[in-house]
Amino acid sequence: MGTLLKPENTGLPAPPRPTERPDPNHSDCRDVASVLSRVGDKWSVFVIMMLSDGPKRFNELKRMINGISQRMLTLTLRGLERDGLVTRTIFPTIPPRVDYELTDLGRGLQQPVKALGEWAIAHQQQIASARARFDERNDR
Amino acid sequence: MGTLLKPENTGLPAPPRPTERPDPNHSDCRDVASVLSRVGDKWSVFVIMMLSDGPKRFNELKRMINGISQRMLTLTLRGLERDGLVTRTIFPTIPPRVDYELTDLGRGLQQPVKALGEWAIAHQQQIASARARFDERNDR
DNA sequence: CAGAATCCACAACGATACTG
DNA sequence: CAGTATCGTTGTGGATTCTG
Repeated sequence: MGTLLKPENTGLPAPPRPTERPDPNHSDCRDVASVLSRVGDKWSVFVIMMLSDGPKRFNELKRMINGISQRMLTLTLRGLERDGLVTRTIFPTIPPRVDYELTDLGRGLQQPVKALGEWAIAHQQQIASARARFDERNDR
Repeated sequence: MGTLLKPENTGLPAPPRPTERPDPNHSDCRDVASVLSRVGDKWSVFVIMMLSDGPKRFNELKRMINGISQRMLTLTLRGLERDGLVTRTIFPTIPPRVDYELTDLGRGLQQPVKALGEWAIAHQQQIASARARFDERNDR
């Protein structure tokens, strides 16, 4: 990797290409990927958002996030807990009660995620119309 | 392909929420989800990063992104093109040549994505050790 | 209430072979 | 070179049922 491509494109002028260098941060790919995949997980992001304003109980989260199955909520929360993004607090009462709360780390992650969300909202129209155009071109 | 645009998170009925105000941007859940799922797609992010410093050819990208199959690269690029994030330029030469380049929209998306990536790098240690602790607690 | 366990459908992905 | 087509495997997630 990082090698320049061969000039076997014999004499094709083609458009000028900016000078290319090896990818600056390709060494961190794996670490970044692990976080991105957590963000890409739709449910994780929703959970983090729902926990913005304080701790929530299991079923409370389940009700807030419409459409999530109990299984996925469990798995999502476990993943977030494992990564140190949320804490899980058990109150040994009857019936049992479990609170989930963002850690400092989790609150930190919220910032970049929100930035992404705001970008999404700001450009959803452009994306939607781009899709429409693409699909129309391709449907025929 | 049409990945990950399931119509399920349609609206939080705002169930009995104890003490707080309605989530400011809960109405945009679906749009956000659609963008997040693209970001969550590992390959899309890598491609966008690789295109940071100018247009690239198909096989050039394939070589740069270690481990991607040619099929996934095709699908990923189609998705990005559909969303208006990259352009696809065909040079009808022999052998054929196709350049992919970020659009302004794509370059815009790069910023929040990079922020996320930087957060990931900055906190990978914390996450790693959180995972280690969690796993150890749980392995026994 | 908060989950663990099981079953199953289907989407995602990789490998391979073929084409203009 | 830049794809498309097909197949087989794995993974992901929903529905359901059971438990402390």
